[in-house]
Amino acid sequence: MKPLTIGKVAKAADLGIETVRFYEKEGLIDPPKRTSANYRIYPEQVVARLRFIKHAKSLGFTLKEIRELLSLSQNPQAQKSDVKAQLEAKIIDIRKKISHLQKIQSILETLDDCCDGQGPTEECPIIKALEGGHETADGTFCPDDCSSAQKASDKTTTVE
Amino acid sequence: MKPLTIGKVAKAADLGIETVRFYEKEGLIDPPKRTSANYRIYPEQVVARLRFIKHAKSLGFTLKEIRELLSLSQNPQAQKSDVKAQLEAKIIDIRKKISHLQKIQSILETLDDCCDGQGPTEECPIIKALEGGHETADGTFCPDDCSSAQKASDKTTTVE
DNA sequence: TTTGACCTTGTAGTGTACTTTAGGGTTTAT
DNA sequence: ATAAACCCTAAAGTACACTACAAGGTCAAA
Repeated sequence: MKPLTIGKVAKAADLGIETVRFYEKEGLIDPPKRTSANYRIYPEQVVARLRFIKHAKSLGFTLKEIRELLSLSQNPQAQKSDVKAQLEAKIIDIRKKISHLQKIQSILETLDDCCDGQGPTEECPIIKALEGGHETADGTFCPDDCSSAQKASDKTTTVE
Repeated sequence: MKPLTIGKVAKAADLGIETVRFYEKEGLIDPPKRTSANYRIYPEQVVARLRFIKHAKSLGFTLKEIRELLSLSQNPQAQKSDVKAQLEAKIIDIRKKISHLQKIQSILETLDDCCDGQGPTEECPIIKALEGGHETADGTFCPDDCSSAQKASDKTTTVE
């Protein structure tokens, strides 16, 4: 039988060797037993666990959250509803991120529309708009008014 | 006349003093002249510049990108179209982020739907799905099949 | 047997955008 | 005069998730 060394589990889970050791240090996988030469020898299940970590990560879970999910999955007292709750919290999280980005997108599009792209940057309405404007409750910038930004570009810099 | 010290510009731009010094070190604002006691004394325009930085940052520009925007705005050779191009690149960037998050969102919702939230985590279909599954071209996880994940939960772990 | 692929440890570096700390000097108000 | 409020520097710390490096030990094949 071929012992499952770190190189093999790393390859099987499509991760770097260093990453596997890092996950051990971070408590995401158990420290495996060692050969007489101190090589790590893993049980086969570790591959599923590493895949779990990798997949959860690609879905936006942090290592901290993954650690929590893993401890739920190993705790016989834990309920499926606990896992489901974590998942739903993450869904809300992602929704918030999406709507924040959508807001940013629309502001960027507004700014884009207010510049004709002709001439030197000296009177660029985009730059002018970013110097003025205000913040909304969530800290995101909001231009005061696009057309006024256009007009502002007709005067030279006015800071008072 | 009251000299515009770092505390005053920081307050005016709603930033921390340390942040203003940090921006100077990063080349986002020019090193100002100093008093005999080595205090920084700023010209009034620096407030607009700091506001620009703050606003651009809140719209998702990195400090590196902001540095580029600022150098465009100061370069008399630069064209508005250069600024516009940067802005449009950022719009594309944000769109990509949104669609990535939307993809993640839909996967998370699928996973959420495949678990009834009843009983202990031992046979949790969410966990099972994350151990299996595969990656798509962009590295994002994709469950193999939700209903099969349900079924998979009826057997015990099988890795071969 | 010797080369190369593999494994070990610990520490430091990466990138982003700050924030904090330590240890001072200056200015202003009382 | 003295205390509070402000300013200075340089360096280290923060969070996140690795990644790289140095300096060595071990194992399998030619």
